[in-house]
Amino acid sequence: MRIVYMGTPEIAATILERLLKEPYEVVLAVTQPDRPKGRGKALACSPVKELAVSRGIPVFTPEKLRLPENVEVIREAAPDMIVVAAFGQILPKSVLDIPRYGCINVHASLLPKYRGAAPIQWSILDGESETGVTIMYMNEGLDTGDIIAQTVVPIDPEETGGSLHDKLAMAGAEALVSAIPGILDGSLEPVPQGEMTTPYAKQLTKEMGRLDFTWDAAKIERYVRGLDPWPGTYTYRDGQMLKIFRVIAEADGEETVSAIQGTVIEVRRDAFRIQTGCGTLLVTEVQPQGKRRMSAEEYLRGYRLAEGTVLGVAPEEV
RNA sequence: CGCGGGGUAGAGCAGUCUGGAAGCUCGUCGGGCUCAUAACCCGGAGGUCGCUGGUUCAAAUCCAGUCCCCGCAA
Repeated sequence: MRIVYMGTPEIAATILERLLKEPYEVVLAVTQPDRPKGRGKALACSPVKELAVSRGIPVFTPEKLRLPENVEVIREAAPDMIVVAAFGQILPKSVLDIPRYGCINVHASLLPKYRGAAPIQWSILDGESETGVTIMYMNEGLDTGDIIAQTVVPIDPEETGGSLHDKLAMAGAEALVSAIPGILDGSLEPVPQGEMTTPYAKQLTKEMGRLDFTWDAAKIERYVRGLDPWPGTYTYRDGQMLKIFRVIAEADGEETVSAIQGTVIEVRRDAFRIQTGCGTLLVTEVQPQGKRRMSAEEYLRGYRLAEGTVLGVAPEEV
């Protein structure tokens, strides 16, 4: 069977790698064009392109897939099935209609929850106890196709965006390869999605990582986990950015809040505590601007932090 | 050639502008105190100041080049 694979980031590469172990013929990898990235100006190619090139699979990187000449390239590849995972472009109907067995999508959520671009992180930000992966047929909507198979993955209390990403990549890869036979012989009945029960998981931005200490501690803790390793969460100390990588949220006692939110109310040998809108945060891992990621213990040795210091004031707000 | 910060003892930092004896906090080793401790006291070891070259009587510090790390932006 001839498969055309479409995907771009790391998770898509993981799934492709798993797919390549099956006895199908991946005849073309479609991915986003190389983009300038990183500190210099260097063009970086997508993880899917990198993998495809190393395996000798032809790569196609259209700026806009929906252009007729690009659709024609897909048609000429004569796929029996198109597999899509985090590709980053909408597939026009002209492409959806090409393969005999349809266009199959791997999505990192239990649809209809978390349709959209960043389902993995949003499930953590929202405090879900479980999420999963969905294998489905694609249609012209955004993550609205009929469901073929789903796998549930629990969200660990200490789960981070990175760790959950890796789990879902593996789960998605396995779900895909085990569903394909059923798709081919028609034994898997696709079922329509129910009502959408969560908002679209919109794209993550750096700005989302700016911590607001008026939030309650538990919510901040979910942001710190969910946005690790990217885009990361941060605050400011003395006008310098301070990334926050690991915190422990603790509820307030009976006594009312005595310090304003964002105040460092306790400095210990290996951690420091910040007052929030509800509860406190024990910070145990940080990254100062221009420095590497380090434990709070290391940080406190060199960057003397006094109790009573107020965090969160950006340089432009001084 | 996108903008910027940084590489000083095992760790995290100060010192660099204004060249002139290598510092701080912690760890580590030895000793002491204590019912006890991540506490406290005394003492010790540990650094070619990223690398190369230049200026100078003298360079962590000034100049040039080079490697590596990080933040922003994309």
